Amino acid sequence: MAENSHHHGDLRNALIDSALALLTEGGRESLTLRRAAARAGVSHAAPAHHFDGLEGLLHAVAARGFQVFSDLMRQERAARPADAQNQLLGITNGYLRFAAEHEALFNLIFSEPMKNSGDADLIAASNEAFQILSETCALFEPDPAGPFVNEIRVWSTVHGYAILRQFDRLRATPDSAVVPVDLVLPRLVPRQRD
Amino acid sequence: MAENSHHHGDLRNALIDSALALLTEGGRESLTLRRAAARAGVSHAAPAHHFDGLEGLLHAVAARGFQVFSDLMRQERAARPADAQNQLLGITNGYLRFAAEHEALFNLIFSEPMKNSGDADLIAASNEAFQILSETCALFEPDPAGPFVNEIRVWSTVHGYAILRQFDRLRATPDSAVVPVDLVLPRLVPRQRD
DNA sequence: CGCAAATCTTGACACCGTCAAGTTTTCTGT
DNA sequence: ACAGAAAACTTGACGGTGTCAAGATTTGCG
Repeated sequence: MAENSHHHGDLRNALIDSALALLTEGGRESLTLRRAAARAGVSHAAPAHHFDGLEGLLHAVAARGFQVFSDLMRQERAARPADAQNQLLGITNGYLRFAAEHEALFNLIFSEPMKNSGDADLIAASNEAFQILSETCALFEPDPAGPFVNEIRVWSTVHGYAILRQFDRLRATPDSAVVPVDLVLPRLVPRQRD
Repeated sequence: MAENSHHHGDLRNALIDSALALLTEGGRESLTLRRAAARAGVSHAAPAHHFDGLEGLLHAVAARGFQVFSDLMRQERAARPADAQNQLLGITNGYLRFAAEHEALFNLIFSEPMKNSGDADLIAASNEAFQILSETCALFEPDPAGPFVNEIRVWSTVHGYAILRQFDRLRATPDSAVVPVDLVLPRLVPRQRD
C-alpha cells in the first residue's frame, strides 16, 4: 500500500488533471510545473519522471485537450439531423463551443510549442479531431478543384471565426449584433444519394 | 550631451527594436525584459520607466507588429491591378506573407495578452490593419445578409488558412501539394461600376 | 541658479525550470 | 524468499525571470 511520500500511484494523470485545472482557472501563464506538482501533492521535481520538462507536460495537456475537442464536436453532431448541412453545423458548433468554453485549452492546442511536437499521443489526438471534421465534409460533393478543398475551406473559416470572436471582431460596431457562423461558412452542395 | 550611463535618448524605441530582434531570432520565449534591456545597453530595471512591465512591452511590440502587417498588405495590394478580385488577392497575400515571414510577430499580435489590452497605440494599429481589409472588401457587392459579412468571411478564412499552414494542415497527405488560398477564399461578386 | 522631475542603476525578493544526489518503494530474477 | 536493480519521489542547489525599493545622475523649468 502506498501510504507515505513515495509512489503516488498514477501521478502522470494526476499532474495532467492539476495542469488542466490551473489552465482553466488562470490561463496559460498560471500553469507552472511547480504549481501542478504542488496541487498534485508532490514535490517540485516529481514531474520530471513523467514528462520531458514543462513542454512535455504541455504536450500531454494538449493531447487531453484534443480529446475534449473531439468529444464536443461528436456530441454536437450527434444531436442533429443526419443531413449534411445539419451535421456540418453540429461540427462547427462543437468547434466554437470548445473555443468558447475551454478558451485557454483551445489557445494552448493551437499554440507555438505544439507545432512539430513529435509527441505521439498529441499527434494522434490531433489527427482524430481533424478526421471528425473531414468525415463530415465527405457528406458534401467534393470541390471541383480537389478532394481536400472542402475540409480546408470549412476548417479555415471556422477557426478564423473562433479567433476573431475572441478578439470581439465579429461585429461592425460595439452595439451591433455578432455575425453568426452560418452566414460565414462556405456553401457546399450535399452529395447526391442515388 | 548624454555621455554617460543615465539618459539614453530614445530608450523606449530602442527597447522595442531590441524586443523585435529577440522575437525574430528566437521566438516569443526568448523575448525577455532583461534581455531586451541588455541588448539596448541598459540595466535590467530600466524598461520599467517606459513600459508597464513585460506586458506593456509586448503591447508596444504588437503595435509595431500591426504596422508591419498593414504595410505588407498595402504593399501587396498596390502591386496589383485595380480590379476588386486582384486587390483582394493582394490583401490576402500580404496577410499570408506577414504570417510566414514574421511568424513570431504574427503569433504575438493574435495572442492571449493582446485581448482587451486597453493600450491605445495597439488598438489604433490593430484597427488600421483591419480597415485595410475592410476597405478592400468594399469593392465587392455587400452580402445580402448584411454589410459586414464579406469582411468577416474573408478575414476568418485567410486567418484560419494562415494558422492551418503553420501546422502544415493544408495538404491531404505529406507528399501532396498545398491547397492554394485562391481555392479557399469565398467567391464574392465585384461591385457594379455604373 | 536651484530644485523638482525624469531617467537610469544597484540590489533584493520570490518564483520559475532544471539538474544532481539521496532516499524510499516496487519490480525482477533466481 | 530475498537480494539487487530499477523506478518513483524528495531535497537542495543553480541560473534566469519579473518586479519592487532606494539611490545616483541628468534634464528641464521656474
